[in-house]
Amino acid sequence: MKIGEAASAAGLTVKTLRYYANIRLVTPQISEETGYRKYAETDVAKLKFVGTARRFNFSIEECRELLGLYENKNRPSREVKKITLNKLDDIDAKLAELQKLKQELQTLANACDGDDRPNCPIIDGLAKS
Amino acid sequence: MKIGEAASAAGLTVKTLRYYANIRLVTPQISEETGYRKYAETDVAKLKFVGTARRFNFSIEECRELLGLYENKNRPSREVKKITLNKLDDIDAKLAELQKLKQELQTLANACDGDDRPNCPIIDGLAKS
DNA sequence: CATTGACTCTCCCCTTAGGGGAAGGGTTAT
DNA sequence: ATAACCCTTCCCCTAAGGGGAGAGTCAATG
Repeated sequence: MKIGEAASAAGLTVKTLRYYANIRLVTPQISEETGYRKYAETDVAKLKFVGTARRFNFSIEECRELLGLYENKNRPSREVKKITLNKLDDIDAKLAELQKLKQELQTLANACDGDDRPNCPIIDGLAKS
Repeated sequence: MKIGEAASAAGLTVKTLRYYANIRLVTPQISEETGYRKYAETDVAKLKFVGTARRFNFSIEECRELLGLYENKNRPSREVKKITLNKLDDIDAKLAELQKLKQELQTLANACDGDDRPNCPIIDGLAKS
């Protein structure tokens, strides 16, 4: 099938499919006469796989690795789990950072009256130190 | 003072100060003879302010806005608080997204044995749908 | 048969917030 | 004089595509 059909079948954009083809992540065949990309069903399955992995915050390079394991029917599931646990660690780190930020920002916001007057603990908090 | 000194006084890099000068966020004077940037104490204060705001996840454009309020001694604190509450909403949204992601990824990871065998619920989870 | 509209191609610039490094000029210390 | 730093501008690089121009292709209709 052509790229537009493959894109909507995979729930991605045409631009994304071209990008993935350029970086050799999911490589369709190329029609000899027209130069059009031709996607097989297995390509669409890979695209869906990558799309889902991307939604799980895996980077393109991690997706490339996962796709290799997806295609390798002799993979040790240990490798997949390792990548996943690393991603969970990333997420935990980001959660901790955001929670701390939220805490501090909330404290500043609570101290600010938010009225017409210029006195502002938020500005003061950003300015000091 | 010259850029290097200002950078270490503000806890930022020389590259960052040049960038901020280029985008007219913090604009030092320029020495006529040498072409060197010359930072005043008030510039360093602004740089510190921006540095802190950046650490609080404010974008450059938000910093520009906050800096305007920081310099405006007649600002209504309402405006500062509005920007801050918006940022808190951003953070909450990101937290919710990450927590959902973590939950789903954790469920997949828990189901995976992580051994030598190829059977892998994580791969299956990414592939299905 | 020709045209029209929808699709496809490549190529290039744009995004955030700077980092890395080259090439060239200035100042100071040995 | 020469080395060791400091400063300048200029250009390319990042992640993951988005937007759009200009040109070729395909299917259906008048």
